[in-house]
Amino acid sequence: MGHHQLDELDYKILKLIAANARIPFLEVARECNVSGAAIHQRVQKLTNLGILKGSEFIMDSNKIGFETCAYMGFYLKNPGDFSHVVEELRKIPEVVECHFTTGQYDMFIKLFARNNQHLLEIIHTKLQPIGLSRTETLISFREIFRRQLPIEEVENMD
Amino acid sequence: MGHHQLDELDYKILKLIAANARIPFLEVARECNVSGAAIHQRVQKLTNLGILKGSEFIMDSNKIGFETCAYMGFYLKNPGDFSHVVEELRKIPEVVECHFTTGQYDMFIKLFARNNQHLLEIIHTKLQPIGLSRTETLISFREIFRRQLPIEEVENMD
DNA sequence: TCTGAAACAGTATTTTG
DNA sequence: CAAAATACTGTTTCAGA
Repeated sequence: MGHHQLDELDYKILKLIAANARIPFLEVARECNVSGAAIHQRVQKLTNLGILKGSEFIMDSNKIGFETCAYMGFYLKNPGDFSHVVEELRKIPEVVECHFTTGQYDMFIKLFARNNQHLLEIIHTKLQPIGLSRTETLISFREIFRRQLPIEEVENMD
Repeated sequence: MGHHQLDELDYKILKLIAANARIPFLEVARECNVSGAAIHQRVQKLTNLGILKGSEFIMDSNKIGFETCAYMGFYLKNPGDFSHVVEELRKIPEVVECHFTTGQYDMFIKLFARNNQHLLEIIHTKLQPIGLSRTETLISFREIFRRQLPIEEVENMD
């Protein structure tokens, strides 16, 4: 799947910067016992490979005014309308994740709203008009934890 | 809820650094027409307020060997066992999000696995023994998009 | 092809007002 | 919050393994 080109150093770098995007590369270099230039080159390589897709700050959603986090699964009224629906979902800033799924639903999204009232408003005025059917909403009462993917080197089959 | 103490500059800073954790603060400063020291102080303030909770690199899960992304909702066999279950879930590195929810389930988690076979393995050997009941699993066939919370200044009621 | 030492440009952070 | 000063980092270059 393309990840076997990564060696131990790559994984070590990923593990360090995944958990802290602002860690100085020189500090990463010291922990890995290589030069800063090496880290710089590796990070560039990982970016070029599409493994690193950018960085972001993690914010407390409640503290910036989004008290309600919800997940929604739904079917489409007109299957085959996928791409249109996706485009419409993209226009709704409160929708922060969008997945194609198998099983219970056609699609699955995560969204934030200022409060439960605002969530209902988004569902009624923005989501329903798109053409969804059999929607089910799940409200997260509290996010207990959230973290990065486990980064470990896997069996290298050279 | 505590977010009314933020002014326009705070929101502008948040918007810029949320989308790119490695943007130089001096560049943020230029875009905001303030000094670098101001940005530094604001970021520190936002961190102290708990609004900024760290930073991370975004990685392509497929490219580091996690081809399967799943969501699972479930009830607990012994309600009241919440904290024990949470502790057990924390020990499973593949579980990347954990929520208390209302409605369909007691809890809801997001997890990654190397492939579908690995997912089943995790469910059977790690999750089921914890004491979950009526689990439902939803497999994300593809993550279409993923982005940050919408950051906008809301009505200031000073 | 990859590494690491050196050099430069630029940034983070502190101090001061 | 701005300006200035210092210490440090990001990035490029280049020689060598």
